[in-house]
Amino acid sequence: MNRTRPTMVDVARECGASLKTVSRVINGEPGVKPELAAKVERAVKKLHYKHNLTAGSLRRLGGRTQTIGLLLEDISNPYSAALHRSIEDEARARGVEVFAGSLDEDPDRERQLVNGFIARRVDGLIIVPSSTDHKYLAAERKAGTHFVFVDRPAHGFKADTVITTNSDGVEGSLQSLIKNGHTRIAYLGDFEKIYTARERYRGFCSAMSKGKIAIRPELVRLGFAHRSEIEAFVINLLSRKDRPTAIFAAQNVITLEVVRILRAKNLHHKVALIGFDDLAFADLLDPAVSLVTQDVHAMGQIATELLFARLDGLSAPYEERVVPTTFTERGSTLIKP
Amino acid sequence: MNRTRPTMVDVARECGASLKTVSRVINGEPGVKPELAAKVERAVKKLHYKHNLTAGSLRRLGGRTQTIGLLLEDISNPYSAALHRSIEDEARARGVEVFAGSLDEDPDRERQLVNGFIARRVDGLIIVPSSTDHKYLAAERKAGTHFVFVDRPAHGFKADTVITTNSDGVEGSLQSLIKNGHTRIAYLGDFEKIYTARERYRGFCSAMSKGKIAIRPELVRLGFAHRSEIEAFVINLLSRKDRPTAIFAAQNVITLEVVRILRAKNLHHKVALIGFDDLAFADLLDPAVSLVTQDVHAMGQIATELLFARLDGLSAPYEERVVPTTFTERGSTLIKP
DNA sequence: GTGAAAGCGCTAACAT
DNA sequence: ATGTTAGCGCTTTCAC
Repeated sequence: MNRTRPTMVDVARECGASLKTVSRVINGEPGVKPELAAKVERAVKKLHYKHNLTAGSLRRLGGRTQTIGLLLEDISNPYSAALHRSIEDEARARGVEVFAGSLDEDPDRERQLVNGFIARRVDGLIIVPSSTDHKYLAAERKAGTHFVFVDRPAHGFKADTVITTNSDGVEGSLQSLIKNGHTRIAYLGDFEKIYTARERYRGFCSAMSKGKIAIRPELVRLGFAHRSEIEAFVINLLSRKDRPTAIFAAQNVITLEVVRILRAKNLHHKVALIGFDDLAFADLLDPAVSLVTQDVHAMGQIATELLFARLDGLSAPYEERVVPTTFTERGSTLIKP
Repeated sequence: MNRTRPTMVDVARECGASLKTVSRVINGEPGVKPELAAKVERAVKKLHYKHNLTAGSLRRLGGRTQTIGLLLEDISNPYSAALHRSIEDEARARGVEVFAGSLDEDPDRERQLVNGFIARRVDGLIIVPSSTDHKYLAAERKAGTHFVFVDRPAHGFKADTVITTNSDGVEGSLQSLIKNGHTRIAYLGDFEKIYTARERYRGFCSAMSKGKIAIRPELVRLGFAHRSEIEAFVINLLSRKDRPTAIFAAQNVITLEVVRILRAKNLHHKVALIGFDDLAFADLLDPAVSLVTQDVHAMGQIATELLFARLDGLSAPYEERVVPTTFTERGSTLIKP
């Protein structure tokens, strides 16, 4: 940006119209004679005038910037990237641009990014939260900013939320394993502070309980600080005398690591496996990996719709929309105990 | 945003200081007595005041918004997502937020997004271009917006550019295949209108020429409108009497599809394969797939550095930075003809 | 050290 | 149908 950019005043001077007439033409407001409008258009082209939305929003009623912010776990992971894309597509249809940022499970980073986006006066925020206390958002909402939560609910703050059937998805996927007689089932999940991790583990517990199978604590681990910890845990699991006959990997990075170790130990045809989250290549592995997947596209679309509905003035009670998971059974769950 | 947000004037009234003093405190300017500053801070907290960067940039010299825009091929593909992340990290260190959008190889979309971001007065733009004529950016640069091109160069517009060794990467990776006696080598690439596609194909031609092997046009295809076209072409290739003994897949989606068909036809241990671009699971496949990969992280980092250098006033000639590719040899190229 | 006034580029409200 | 004026929230400039 700098002072050499032409303004509406420059355009007005160039074509002999008034500032307001230029504003009308630029904003497509009715009531300008075609000939005058054409003159304005010509001046705009000649001067390479570019509208400054940011200045306009300052004075405009409601002050909307046609901009939203998106807080993701990590922009570069496939789940976040897919969500981002579906939100982008919805926003594009409304002429809205989107800011995005990664939180890396850091609550401080969440607040920093919220502040950063609000300093740029986004109309609303779509958040995959990392913090567990969202009371700080109340003041922002009062000031006119809207919020939608995706993947995980807000805490201490009521808001529209889009989640998936984490628990039921896990529970359902375990049915066939249990029916096939698996009882030594290992579970590798994320830290319990993460909502989705708790829910998925709840689904595991529920399936085991309904199948009247005792959960063996030594086969369960919730939370890995690093990939190497997954590796160590799996290697240990597989070297046990009573090694598990099946493994549930509750997240894509974990699934990837489990596949890696199973292959390294040549046990990929001996130990059954279910993963949570999509993997682009699940059907190319040997055996192909059975997965519980979310409809990320639908989640992004619904989240954006909810946000825009609020921006359009909807004041109905906040909604929780639940999008079902899908279980795709492949070779890895045809392995018998 | 709306009229209920407190402004600096509200804060000033609340704490009995002047507007300018509040501005000084908010912006961390020196020369405010600690006690007064503390009063201001207290009022800020009490009123939940949030700085409006967008209003400030209107009057500020240079008019910087601390915001940049990122134009990617497709936000949700792993290459774009990784690039995005490395740019985000660099930007974060400077307190800069980033807009992002997908072009889907559509030149019109490129211009729309450039306009959309400029309407929001980004300080600069990092572009993986889809158009082949960037003369339209000259006026924007004159107006003070800066540009860096990544992955593909600009056309008709000089700018800082970060590219990778597409041609040499392909050529180098083919050496061992050729040494091993492969001569019927198929090449599946992108449309030639895409710079990287041309460059990679050039590398293929060069390797074949140096190896004194004639390129068979029937084994080459540049451009697939859809995945199904890849499938059809590969099936046809593999059903030939003189089917290729090796395949070069010049892009990750193509590689994925080739792997899929090779497995379906049970030829994955018979036909050698090299892919361009990284695949998270290349080493989990059977055979593991040899890949030519770019250092996406370095590319994003360099691009952001170049952009910030320009924003900081650097006026040296525009640079082209070339980041080397890496060839990781795995099982798929140990297959003999 | 602190503050008053002007003005950034635009839209709202009100003329004409 | 077109224009004039005020003012959005802030930074600049300049005065105290």
